[in-house]
Amino acid sequence: MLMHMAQHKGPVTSEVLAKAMDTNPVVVRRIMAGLRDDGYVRSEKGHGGGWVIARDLSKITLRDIYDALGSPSLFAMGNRTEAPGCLVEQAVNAVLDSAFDDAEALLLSRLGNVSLAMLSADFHARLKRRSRRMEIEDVH
Amino acid sequence: MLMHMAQHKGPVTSEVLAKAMDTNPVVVRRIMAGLRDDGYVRSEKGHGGGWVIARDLSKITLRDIYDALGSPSLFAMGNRTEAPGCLVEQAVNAVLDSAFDDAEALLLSRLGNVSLAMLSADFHARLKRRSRRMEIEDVH
DNA sequence: CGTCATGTACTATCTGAAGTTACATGAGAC
DNA sequence: GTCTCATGTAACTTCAGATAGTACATGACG
Repeated sequence: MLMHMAQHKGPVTSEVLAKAMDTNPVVVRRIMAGLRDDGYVRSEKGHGGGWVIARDLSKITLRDIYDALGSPSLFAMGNRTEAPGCLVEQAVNAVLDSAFDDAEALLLSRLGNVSLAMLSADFHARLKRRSRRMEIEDVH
Repeated sequence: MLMHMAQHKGPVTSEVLAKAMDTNPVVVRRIMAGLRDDGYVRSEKGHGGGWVIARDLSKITLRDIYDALGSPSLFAMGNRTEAPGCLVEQAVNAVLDSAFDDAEALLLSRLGNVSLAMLSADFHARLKRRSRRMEIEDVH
C-alpha cells in the first residue's frame, strides 16, 4: 500500500487503496493504523483527504513495517506447550526454539536491509522492462 | 511421540500415545501414517500390537520427520498473489521470496542436524538433573 | 451545514486445524 | 473359527483465528 501511495502524488483515500488491493476500505484503515501510530504515514480527513507518506522512502524498511503491524508471529507452528513438565517436550522445545529463533533473526535482518526506496527503484526498473516489451509487441 | 516410543520397550498403542499427548487416538494414527510410509515406524495390529520404531534413532533427524509429515509450510504468511500482474507486488514478492527462502533453508538445515538420538541424550541428561534435584528436596 | 474522509466498535463470514464417530481390515488368543 | 484388540480411513463436527463488512461517531473543508 505504501508503494502505491508513493506512486500517487497527494493523499490517497482508503477507498482507492482498497480497490487497488481488492479489499475493503475498513481493512485498509485497520492496517494503516499501525503505520500511522509509528509515524510512517499521516491521515487527513475531509475533502481532499486520505493517506500520505510521512517519511522518506529510504528511511522505511520492511522490518519497520513488520514491527508497525504488530510483529505478528512469522511461523506457522509453535511449541505445543510453552513450559512443559514433560522432559521429552522440554528437550524438543529447546532445540526447536533455537532453530526458529535463528531463522527469525535472519529473516528480520534481511527485511531490515530493504528500504521502500529500493523497492521503488526495482519497481521502476520493472516498469521500464515492461514498456520496452510492449513496444516490441506493437511492432510485430 | 517417537521419543515416547523410544522410552517404552515393545509396541505402543495409539491409545497410549494419545493419552501422553493429550489428544485422540485417531489424530495419532493420522500423524503416524506419514512416518510409517517413510519407514521410520512400523505398525502392528491385533493383540500386543501398536507402534514400533523401525530405524536407529541416530538415523532419524527432525528434518526427516518434517518431510514425513508432508513438509507443511513453515511460515505464517505468504505472498498475496503468486504471479501478480501488479509490478509493485512483483517487486515486493521478489524480495520477500528471497528472504523467506533463505530463512527456510537455514531452519531446515538446523533440523537436519538434530537426530532423535541427540534428543534422547538431552532428555536423559534432564532426567538426571531432575532426579538429583528431587533428592536434594527430599533431604530438606 | 452538507459532504467527504478517517476511527473504531461490533458483527458476520470463511477457512483450516483438530477432534470425533463410525466402520472396515487384519492379527493374535483361546 | 470366532472373539477381541489393534490399526486405517472416510466422513462429519467443532473451534479458533483471520478477514471482511456494517454502522455510526468524529473531524475537516468548501
